[in-house]
Order: sequence, then C-alpha cells, then structure tokens
Amino acid sequence: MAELRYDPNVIEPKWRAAWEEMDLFHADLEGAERPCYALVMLPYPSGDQLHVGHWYHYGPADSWARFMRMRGYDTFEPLGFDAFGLPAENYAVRTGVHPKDSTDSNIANMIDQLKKMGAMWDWDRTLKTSDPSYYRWTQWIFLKFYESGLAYRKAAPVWWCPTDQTVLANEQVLEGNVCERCGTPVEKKDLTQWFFMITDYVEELLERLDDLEWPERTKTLQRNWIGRSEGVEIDWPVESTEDATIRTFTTRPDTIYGVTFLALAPEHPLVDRIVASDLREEVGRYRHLARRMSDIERTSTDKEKTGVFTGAYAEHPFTGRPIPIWVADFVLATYGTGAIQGVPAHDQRDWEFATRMDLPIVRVIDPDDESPEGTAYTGHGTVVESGPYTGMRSEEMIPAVLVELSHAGQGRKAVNYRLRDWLVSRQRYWGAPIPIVHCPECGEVPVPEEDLPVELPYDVDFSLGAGKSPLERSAAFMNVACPRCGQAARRDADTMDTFVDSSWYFLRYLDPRDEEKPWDREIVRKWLPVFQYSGGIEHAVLHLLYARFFVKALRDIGLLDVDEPFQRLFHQGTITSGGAKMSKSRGNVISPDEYVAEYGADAFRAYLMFGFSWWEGGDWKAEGIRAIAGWLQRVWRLVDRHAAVFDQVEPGAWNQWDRLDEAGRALQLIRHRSVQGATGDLEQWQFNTAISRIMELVNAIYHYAPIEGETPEGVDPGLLAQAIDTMVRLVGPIAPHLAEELWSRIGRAPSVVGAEWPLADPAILATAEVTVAIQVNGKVRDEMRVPRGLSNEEVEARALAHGRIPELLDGERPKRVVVVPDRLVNLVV
RNA sequence: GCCGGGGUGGCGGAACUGGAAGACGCGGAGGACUUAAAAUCCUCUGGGCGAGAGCCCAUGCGGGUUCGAAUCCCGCCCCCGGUACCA
Repeated sequence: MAELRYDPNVIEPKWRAAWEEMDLFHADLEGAERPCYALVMLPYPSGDQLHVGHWYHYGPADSWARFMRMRGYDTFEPLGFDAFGLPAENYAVRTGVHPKDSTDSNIANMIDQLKKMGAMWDWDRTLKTSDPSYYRWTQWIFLKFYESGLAYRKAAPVWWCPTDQTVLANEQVLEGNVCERCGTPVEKKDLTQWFFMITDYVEELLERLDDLEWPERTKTLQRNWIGRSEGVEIDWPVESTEDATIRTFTTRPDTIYGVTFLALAPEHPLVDRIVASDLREEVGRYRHLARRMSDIERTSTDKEKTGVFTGAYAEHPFTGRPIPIWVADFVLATYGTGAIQGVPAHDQRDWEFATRMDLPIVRVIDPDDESPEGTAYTGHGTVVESGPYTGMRSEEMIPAVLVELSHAGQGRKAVNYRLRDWLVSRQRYWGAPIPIVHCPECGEVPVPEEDLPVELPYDVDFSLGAGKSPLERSAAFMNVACPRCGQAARRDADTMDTFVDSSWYFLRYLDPRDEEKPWDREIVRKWLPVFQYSGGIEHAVLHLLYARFFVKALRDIGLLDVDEPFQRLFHQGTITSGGAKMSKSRGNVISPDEYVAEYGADAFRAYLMFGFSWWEGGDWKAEGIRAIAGWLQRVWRLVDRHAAVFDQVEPGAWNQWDRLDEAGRALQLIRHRSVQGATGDLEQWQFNTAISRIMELVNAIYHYAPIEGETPEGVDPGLLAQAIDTMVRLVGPIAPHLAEELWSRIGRAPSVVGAEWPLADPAILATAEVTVAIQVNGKVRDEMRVPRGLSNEEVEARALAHGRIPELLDGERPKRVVVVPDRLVNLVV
C-alpha cells in the first residue's frame, strides 16, 4: 500500500482560509482581560520577495504569540508597514515610478506573501506610515512637540550626504563618517534644521533602562550611545585679556597639577579675543584649514596631532602659574565646553600633542604598578607633586579638588552627554511633511490641527536638486495663506525622518481607523507597555531610543499614562549563507519561496526554530529543513495511524496514573516532562529546545504504541489518546497548519488556536524514581535508582552498599560525603 | 584602543544556581520489512586503550579555587558585534 503522506500544499491554504472565515485573529481590545501585546518591529516594504530574515523573525514571534494565546492570554498581534523612506524615492528617481505607487504595490505584494506564513496577524488593524490617515497624526504629534518646545529649528553644522542629498541624524552616520544608507562619505554643512529635544530626557532615558527586561547588551549599547560622563568644569582666567575665562571640562580633576597647556577647539568663540596680535594670522590660517578639512580627515585616529599657539596664557587656579593656550583640532567644539585642560602625563591624546609641540610633561600620579614608559598613565594611583594633595589617593583627590574649586568660584560639578538633539528634517519628498508655514510677517506658524493632514502632493518632480526638498518645486504645495494673518506664505519644504513615523506606530495599531484622535487613552493604558517586543539589535540606539523618548514626551504633554513603550525586548539572530550576510551583490541569498513551495510554511518555520538558537542565528543548511519536514511527516503518521483510538475514548476521560502499568507510566512521565520543558522554553523563546522536548514525546508515543504491525497488548487507549492530544496541542504554535489538520483528524472542532495549553502535573513529575550518580573522588563509578526526595543519610548508606562501590572503596571509610539531592553522591576517600 | 557577546563531537546545537558533558536533530553504521530499491520502523554512534568487566583523555590555550568546573578566578589566543580624539 502506498504510504499516505500529508501534503502541506493542500492543508496549509485550506486552514488559512478557514481561519479567515472564522475571523479568529481579530482581537477584542476593550474586552480583553489578560492583554498580551505581541509586537514585532514593522517591516519596510521593499520590492523584493520576503527573505529568510523576515521568516526568521516573524515566524517564531508568531509561534510565541500562539503559545500565549493557548495559555489564555488575550493576544494582540498586529503588523503594519514602515512605508516612507528613501529607497522608494531613489527608485522613483531611477525609474520614474511614483513612490506612492511602488510602495502601495510592494505592500500588497508583501501582504500576500506574509499571509502564507500562517501567522495570527490582525489585518483589520494594519497600517502604513505613508497613509495620510496615519501621517496626519505624525504631524499632529509634531505640533504637540512644537507647542511644548520639544521641536525647534536652529542653524547647526549637520551631517550632509551628497548622494542622498539630505541631512542625516547623528545616529545615521556610521563609522568612518559614511552615510548609513549608501556608504558615501558625509560632510558637515551649516543648515537650518528641525530638531527634537531628546536631550531633555537624557537622564530618564538612562535611569529607566534599569527597569526594562531587555538584553543587557542592548541596554549597554543605549548607555554608551547616551554617553553620560560626570566631571568638573574649571574656569581658567586668561591673563592679559580682561574678563576672558576659558571653561574646560574634565573627568580627572585629580590631575590638575599636571596641566601644562589648555587647548581650544578651532571653532571656539574665545579664540579671536585672546589671540596675540603677532599670531593672529597664523591662528586664523589654522582655523580656516580645520574648517575646510573634512571630518574624516580631522577625526582620523592615526592622524598626527596638530595645533597652533595663541600667544595667550591662562592662570592656573591652584598654582597661579601661566598655562599656554593652544588651538587644536582634536578638541571637539560640540562636546563638553569645547576646551580642554592638557595633562600629557595622564592622557594619551594630550601626551601625543605635548610630545609633538614640545610641551612639558608633568607626572602627578604614581602608578600602582609598573607601567610602561613613553606613554600616558591613565589609571589611578598616589598623587605626587600636587601641593597639599601630595600623598593622597587620586580617587580621593577628585572630590577635594571640587570643593576647593567651588569655594574659589572657579569650578563646579558637571555632567556631559554624547547624545545630541535629534535632527528630524529631511530634504526629501517621500516622508511626512513638516506641518509648519513660514510667513514673512509672522515667522514660523504651525498648521492648525483642523487643517491636518498636510498632504503630500502627488505630482512632483523628485529628481535630486541642490540640497532642497523636491517639494520646494511644487508651487501648489508651497504657496499657502498664512494661517495666522492670511498673507501669502510658504510651507516648510522638508519632511520628517522616517524614524519619527516608527516612534509611535505601536500606539496607532490599537485603533488605526480612528479619525478623531491618534489613540484611545484608555485602551493604550490597558495595552501598554508592550508585553513583548522583538526585532533586530541594529535598532538598539535608533528606533528603540526614539520610541522611548516619544512615549515620555507624550506622557509629559499629557497624552499618555505610560513611561516606557516596551517592557520586554528580544532580538533575533541573523541567518547567514555560506558564512556571510545574505546580499544580492554576493549572490548568496536564500529564497524562502522555493523551500516553502516544496516543504510548506510549517516546515520552513519549524526549521528556522529548530535548527538554530533563535538568539544567535547561524548559517543556512538545506539538510535541516528536510530533517524537520521529515519529522512533521512522522508526527502526521503517528496521528494518522492512531486517530481511531479517539473513537474508543471519551475526550478528557484519560486514564489515571495509579491504573497505569510500567510502560504507561513511562509515557505519562515523559508527557508531563515534555509539557513542562516546552512551556518553559517557549516562554524564553528557546524554540530549538522546546521542539526537542516535543520530539521526545513523539518518540515516546512511538515507543509505547508502534505504528507498524499489531498494536501491542496492554496499550491503554485513554493514555494513548491523551498523549496524542497533548502532542497536537504542543505542535500548535510550532506548525500551526499541521496541528490544525491533526486537531480535526482526532475529531475536534476547529480551532486548535483556541485550545488550552496543557499543564504539567508536578505531583506526577515528583512521584518518579530518580537515578542518582555515585561518584568516588569526583569520578562517576556507578548509579542507582532511588525514590525521589530520599534523605541524604539514606542516599549515602545505599551508595556505600551499592553494586561495586564497596569493592572500589576497598574497606576504606569516606573522609567526606557530598550529596546533591536527587542527583548524585560523591564519596571522597 | 575601549565596551559587549562568543569559542563544546563529522555538522546544527543542549547542559538548572558549580553536580553524570554532548539532550534533540542531521550525517554515519547495522538490523527489520521488501524479489529489490525507495519510504518507514528499530538499535548503535565524542576520542583512545582493552577479549571483556572496565580504564584513560576530552568543552580555544596555560594556570588556579573546589569533594566536583563547559560554568567561578587569573593570564593568553582567536572570532563576531558596537564604538572611536567624548576630555
């Protein structure tokens, strides 16, 4: 007889249609009693097919959500599209296809593909950030920020990408100062741009990290990005220039006696005032050069330090000695005070500068241990050559210096951050227009709320142009009456960074069709913070920081009642191909489609969960999917063969533990262990071990009731049915279509989606005997079966008499006995 | 350079709080079924020594703590991410 096989290509579309028919995935947000907001980072709708990364992230995330649903949570699992952005616009520049058209068709295409995954996404609540019904509220939030002073415009040196013809946020500039998107070296330009005042929230953003259930490394990334640094500001009076004081920032005031120069950033406003007349020209030349040099050259680490003497001196606050003031481009105008105290002996950069410029190097800290000569010593130690502080520990000198400085009115505690305000305006078309009108009379005028959205005009010329937004060329868009005085005015031509769009989408999911307000405060209160968020770690300092800032800002404006958007956060690993990241240019892209067509969505999802540690990812292996597809067939065969047993047993009328024979108890025990293990593993997104637990149950059922030949005597139909019932439920989140099919095969009404997750009975888990290892001097020599929970004394006594142990001990009495209850006993002789 | 994370069989990967290293799976070997093959089911499978009972070795390398170390400590090597003149 030909082997019956399950065909995913038949089963999967059938059940997806059935689920849709039953309207299973539409969450009742108001009525929910145990809300579980299962959120995944929303995809960008590119024109390509879904890639393995999508499946690797979304498949397991959905499996977890299904698991939570079976455990009785009211699970809400939405998915939308981060639809604004440069790729669509660049595509339009190349091909002439309008970004709206390409984006909308990409989204339609992507939804078709996503649906094949068999996830529980609530498509009634999908959204796309490029829709006026969405960005209207993005603009509304901008206005709220504007009203409360959190959105402001200023001229500032900003990063400019000459290829994309737009400014970038600091966060979007990569190592080596290249554009995150296209890899072009970026430039600094002085432009007037819009900013969000994220720095206002820097302390809270830092502090509240501690309470979040996020991976430590992600928190560390955010902490490092925020870059809080505690130190002291010191005022240095400039000799020979009336009222001129140079303020420096240092984290090491304990080295103040070692200061042999001060250095100002070339852009420092004081330079002009203090420079000696005979050096004015030289200093001017240096400053000009520094300004012209690109930041890449200027900040390159291996570049020789350069600088120029101003001819001026500052007075040392403690010794009164004159300290020469230099201008040096390794000092950044944008950090701290734009001026530093130079301590060559104890700072590597200062050492290099001093060596080059022939400035004195004065050691004021004795290292605790041998430290190499010819370099700066940056650690702590004993203070020397430092007046009254000599002999002190350098760590203790820090607060003492602060006291002395503040008494003299020449210093104070200060905190500096690496984090800058978030630059949000972009000179591009495909984004949410900034809802501001520039009026010759009234200046900046916010667009009245009732006039929102400020819609993007469809007809524009988006060829790149000289750093100006393409919108600027659309007269119909630009020319508008001033909302305040009615005079002819111009709209702001910039659009918002797409990270603005994605900083609040999780609020909008809760009611994306609401035309009256961006979200319902009560529902948000109920559903936020997000129960579980998942997405790539590449967003650790961009999206995740911005979204946290948004929630805090909206809370303070009085629009929300939550402090943090995402309570729990996990990051998936990456699937590589041939050891390298998949990319079209490398030609190593694995297309999920062909595998899905051959093995089904369930097998593809299950492989991605079983073949890797979800957190780590790994290299794609085609054999893996064959293996898991084979296992799904094995599961199917088991149910197919035994389905009839369900006719013999009332559902739920399982057999009791004390009526089971030895083989029955063995199966029952494994059933409970499997449930317990899979439950714990799924909670932690340890999908690979969760599946291995289920495999153990499947193996045990095969063992108990082989599918070949006659069913052995003594098989208990109730127990067998119960084991299979449990197994199908456990498979529910892992291979949803298959589980649904099996669920109906064992005579249950759809759907397994709403079935209860099985419970492990601790009493049964505890009744079993345990195997205890017997060690002699830490090496395992034997083992024995004992009742669980046997006393240490009894374990010891039994071990001493067990098997070949007396022989091994050769009459010796153990000096020491260590018992680990229910695990092992170690006899030390 | 600095800050994270990691290095375990032929392979993917397990291992609670320091308690039998290698769960589960792939691959491999053998067997059952078959005229045969495929498919399926079952058994074995870290390395070495030994006829066998067994013994020894083994979690990147070298030390240490401990009755006991993949796990903790010290010193190295390698890989992957982040960051980079932030004072």
